[in-house]
Amino acid sequence: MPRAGLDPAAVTAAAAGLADEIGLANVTMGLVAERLGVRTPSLYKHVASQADLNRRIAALALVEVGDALRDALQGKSGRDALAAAAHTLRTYVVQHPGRYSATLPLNPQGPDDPIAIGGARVLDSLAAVLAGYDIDKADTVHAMRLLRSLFHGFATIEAAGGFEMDTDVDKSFEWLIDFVDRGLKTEA
Amino acid sequence: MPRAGLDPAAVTAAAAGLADEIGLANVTMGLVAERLGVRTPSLYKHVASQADLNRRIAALALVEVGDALRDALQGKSGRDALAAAAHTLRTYVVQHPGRYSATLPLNPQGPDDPIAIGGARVLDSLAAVLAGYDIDKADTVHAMRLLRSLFHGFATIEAAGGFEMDTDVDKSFEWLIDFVDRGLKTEA
DNA sequence: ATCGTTGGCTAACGCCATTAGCTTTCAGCT
DNA sequence: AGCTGAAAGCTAATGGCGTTAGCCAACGAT
Repeated sequence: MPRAGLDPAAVTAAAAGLADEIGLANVTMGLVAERLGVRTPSLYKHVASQADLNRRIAALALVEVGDALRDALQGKSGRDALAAAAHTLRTYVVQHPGRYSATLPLNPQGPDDPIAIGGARVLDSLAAVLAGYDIDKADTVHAMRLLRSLFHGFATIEAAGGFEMDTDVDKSFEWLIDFVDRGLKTEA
Repeated sequence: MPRAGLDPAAVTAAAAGLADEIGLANVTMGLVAERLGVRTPSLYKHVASQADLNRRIAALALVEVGDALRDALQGKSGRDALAAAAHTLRTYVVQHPGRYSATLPLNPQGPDDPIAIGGARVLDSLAAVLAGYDIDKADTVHAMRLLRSLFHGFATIEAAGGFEMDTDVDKSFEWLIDFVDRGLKTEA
């Protein structure tokens, strides 16, 4: 019996892929093992539990989103940066709904938790977007929360199929970006 | 052995209460039964499955949110209506996080599904809020999606404990309402 | 070549959702 | 009041899933 050569990252990647395909809630240890050509208990040599695995998926998603944002925001500012961040986030959630949904119960266990680090990097990117607007220092936190809530909410509802189809969702998204852009510009 | 006098509504109410206390994901048929002073299999005389129970919880939550919104919006318009709706939604989610999270995988099974009906009533209330602003007819759908995404996202993140504590979340919420109000007013 | 570590396996436990089938209660009818 | 049939509760059993224990083979370092 040859070895499969697994490690935590491989298990996490397999589970993340599965989550995108069938939904995070339907990801079972047995299915992950099957995808890796391994028996279920073998997974426990690499991850501590299913909860641990979910947290690793969340950390992976946050890193990927953070990277994507960093790339997309290169050399952009103002409305361009806002639009780039918005599209990047939406695209990621649409393409990786399972991974992304793992990030919802955000409970970093400490400052060195990968989830906390990844989350902070995403927030840094949002802060970079806001830097392109003249926003009062005291209001930046509020504006950050605005962006987070709006993008997260939109993406979540869209991924859940919550928008009726008769009106174009893409158009709404553009309208929404414009709404925020204008609002942030007139923010003292 | 006397009868417990259960019905679908009682089972749903018990499960909803439990969900608010321990989180929807931790609600098990056994715990619901225990709370009702009944053995687990007895629940199946009133609900078809755990999935069915979750859908009933979602429908309950939507009805409750719809009622609360309707009450809160009585005789209000413009900024007052917007603020009332926002606070009502936020308060509900904070007080009933378990119930509310049951509404996330919105998949109404047909036009007569209680989930569809409840959801439509909530959307009607949001439409009523927008009626207080002069918004171009073609843009109302976009504005509806803005409100949904923003409120849903904010409430979800807050319920998950996603906002750091050093800056007041209440203040952010007020700032956010103001941001939307000003934006909607300058919307042609 | 060997040795300790590591990664895989089988077997087993316990919890949970769900079903089958029995018994008892109770509302409505006579 | 007595009867009767449907509905509500129960016990027992099944199958799936997460997880642990303990065994054995593979492999890198000496």
